[in-house]
Amino acid sequence: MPPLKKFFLIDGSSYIFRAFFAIRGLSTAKGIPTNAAFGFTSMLLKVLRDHKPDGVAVVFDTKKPTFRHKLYADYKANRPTMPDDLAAQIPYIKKIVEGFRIPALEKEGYEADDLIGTIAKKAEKDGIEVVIVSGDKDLLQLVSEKVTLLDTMKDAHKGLREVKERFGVIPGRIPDILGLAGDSIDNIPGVPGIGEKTAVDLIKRFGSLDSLLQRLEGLDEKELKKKTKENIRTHRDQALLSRDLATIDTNIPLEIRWDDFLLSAPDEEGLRATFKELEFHKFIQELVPHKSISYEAYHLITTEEELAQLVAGLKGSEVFSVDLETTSRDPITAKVVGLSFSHKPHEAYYCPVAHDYPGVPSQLPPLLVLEQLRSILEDAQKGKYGQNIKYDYLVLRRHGLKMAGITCDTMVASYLLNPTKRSHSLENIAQEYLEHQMITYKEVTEKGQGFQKVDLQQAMKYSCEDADVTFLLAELLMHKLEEEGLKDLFFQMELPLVEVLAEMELWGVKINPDLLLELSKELETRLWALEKRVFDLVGEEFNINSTQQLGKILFEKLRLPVIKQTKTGYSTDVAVLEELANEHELPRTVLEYRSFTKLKSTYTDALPKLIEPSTGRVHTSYNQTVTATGRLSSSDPNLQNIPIRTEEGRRIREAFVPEDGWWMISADYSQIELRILAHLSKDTTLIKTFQGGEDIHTRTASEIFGIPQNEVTPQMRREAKVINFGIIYGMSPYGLAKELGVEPKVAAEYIEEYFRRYQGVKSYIDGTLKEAKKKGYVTTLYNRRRYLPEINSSNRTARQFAERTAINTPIQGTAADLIKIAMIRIYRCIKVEGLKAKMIMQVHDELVLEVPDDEVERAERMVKEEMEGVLDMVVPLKVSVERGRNWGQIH
DNA sequence: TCACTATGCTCG
DNA sequence: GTACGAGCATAGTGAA
Repeated sequence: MPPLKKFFLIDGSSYIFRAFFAIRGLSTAKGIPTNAAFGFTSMLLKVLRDHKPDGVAVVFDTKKPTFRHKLYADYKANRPTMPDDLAAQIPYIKKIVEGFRIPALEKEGYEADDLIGTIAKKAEKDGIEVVIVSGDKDLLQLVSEKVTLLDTMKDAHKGLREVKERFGVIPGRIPDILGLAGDSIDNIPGVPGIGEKTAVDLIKRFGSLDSLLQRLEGLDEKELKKKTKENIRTHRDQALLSRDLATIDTNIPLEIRWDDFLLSAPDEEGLRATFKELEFHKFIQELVPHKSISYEAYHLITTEEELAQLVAGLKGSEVFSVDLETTSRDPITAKVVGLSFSHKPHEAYYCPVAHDYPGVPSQLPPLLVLEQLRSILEDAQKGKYGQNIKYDYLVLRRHGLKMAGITCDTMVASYLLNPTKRSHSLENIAQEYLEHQMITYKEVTEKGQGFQKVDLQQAMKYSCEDADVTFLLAELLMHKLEEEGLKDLFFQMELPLVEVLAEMELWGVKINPDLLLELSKELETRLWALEKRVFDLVGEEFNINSTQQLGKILFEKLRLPVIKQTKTGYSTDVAVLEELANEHELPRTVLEYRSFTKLKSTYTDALPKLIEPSTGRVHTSYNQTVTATGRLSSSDPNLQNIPIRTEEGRRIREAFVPEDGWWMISADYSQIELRILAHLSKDTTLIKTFQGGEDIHTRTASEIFGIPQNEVTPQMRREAKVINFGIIYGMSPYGLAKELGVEPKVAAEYIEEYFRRYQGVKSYIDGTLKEAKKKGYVTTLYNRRRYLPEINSSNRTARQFAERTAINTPIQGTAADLIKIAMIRIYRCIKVEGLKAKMIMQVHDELVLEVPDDEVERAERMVKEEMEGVLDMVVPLKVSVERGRNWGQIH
């Protein structure tokens, strides 16, 4: 009996390289790059989990040159040296291999491939099945009855059959193919003019490279093209050398004891520590299943007695978590299917009210349950925890119940702790902070079926887990917020905002669909004409919306100059087409076509469909946990990017209307970001400009062009405006140059002059960068935090990007803070003063309200006062208010 | 058929 | 290869 049955040989180096280039931008909060280590670990765990090998070895290359370099000096010469960010991860990777108690093999003078080859051959002889884990196709030559090749990234397992299919020859002939075709990755030359296709064909026909060379001179033109024959003749030695380079050495001196490769239990503690350091929370979980959730004390509530007991239990506790199960993710249409609660750790209750499947047990009616719960849910003294609690608030509100006492939203808490996390789902947060893998929604629901079809027992387990985990996380995250100094931001700003946003969404915005549909028709007619014009100009029909097809027409058929490339081909964006417009009529026509299709598809066609029939209004979602800077975002539909800049676009805003006899009022912060810059930087010139009520762009123009303000031309003011924006975006000379259409050198001079004139801004930016590099994060005026893991990266592009965001985030983020405070104050003021006015939209520096005629003056005054009075800064905050009978009349 | 990426365009 | 922050529509691709 051989000691091993399933032996896995892992090509470590190949994986590390591939993972490094395949996964971008993964690093710890402190900025240690972890992408290669992550990819490698993920592969290793996958192998262990999916294949359950009884023996494993990991093989690495060494830094030393190999026998191949002696054969051929240029071997792998075109390969760049290992990037620093990758080299830094090698020790961690070795540590992880060690943690799994897997032997790591390397040998100076040999590549990993040769070790793998030697071990695989030996194993074969001893009757052991070997799986080589690698993505390197060179290793295919080792495949045999007993040896297969596994690529976990592509999930491809290749044996003899697959090699035959691809090459049509036995694995042992693969070096012959590479000898002819060469291999650009390893810089193996081969024979010029022969690629993989020809090489495969030749070896198939002649059996091997040797026999091809032997018979070469006797072959006539039918058997071999003249050119190919000549090439082979002149590069005969190179072909043989290439074959030698491509041949894996299966006979290197190596002492092998199979027992050494037997898999034993991993060093859990060591792995845990390493994973923790690298912030691989996902892997920790996989390593040691956590026991924090027991599923034992979960209860189903189906009788009035049980409900009464639950209500009593909740009444007796200061705070509890709530979670609703519903029929839809959209809170405006969702119906309650069940409710779950938890008021102490590891204990939870699920009360189903509308499950609906054949044979469903009896449940309490929804209205009864909600009535029983009303007093506690509406009691502000009873704290509520929730995950994305705005959703639950909205659903309950539509069922006639106004939840009060929101004490923690775990999604928002997670967002404040790290706004750039990819997801703040409960599943994700539980994984990170509790190291717990939750039951997924997908696991309990049938595909395409709602939660009402889920079996009660399963629903209880799933929903109780949600409530249980939410309770545990809420307490844990609030503690963390306190530790990180984020408590005020959370309790004074973000949590009160939840209700404000919910009410805005619930009230919605009235839209006149007829106006939009009329506009749609008009656009359609104009689009037909434009389309016809385009086809006439080109002389053929094609899909104008396809950048690929358009690129072919512009740059191949019409031979217009290529100005910019994208990853996949020619760029045809606005900047390119505008430049080409001087040379040909087509680009201008395409631009017009594009702007109209945009308006039609995104706005005039889409918006009417999103009107909720029951209210006649659209109900957007304001997302509180999406942006990196603290801004809100809006979706379904996005009301923050309704057109305004063009005449046609503006007409879309005319369809946004108030109730009859009401006004729409819009209040807009003027130059809020530059004012914030003045406040943060304390720059004397900037402060004077705003205190004196001057025009900021004119002043900047006068400063950098060195002339009095009354001599500033509109053109100069425009350029100054671009520069002022550039400052906020952390501009580079290159970026500014592109925006202004001048040489980077000129742009650099502008920037230099700007900083000479605004030295306070210069030193503020320098200071911000210095602090960001030291701490690894930046903050807003209200302490909102954004981590910048790449601020000290050795990758220049990544680092520069982090530097620009380090400049921009405190400014954009502070503006977001200020308007959030204003929203909360306005909301409270409306409530206290008993106004009917409703806040309906927020567009970053603008608030839109819908106000009855008799409140309009009062509301305008109040909104302006609240917005301007949010904070006493070194420069005044200025707000302009306007009213209209539709949104289009404003501005 | 569906999920994903790339490109482009709308807003502040 | 370069301004900062978003969401959405359309093409095109590749896996189920």
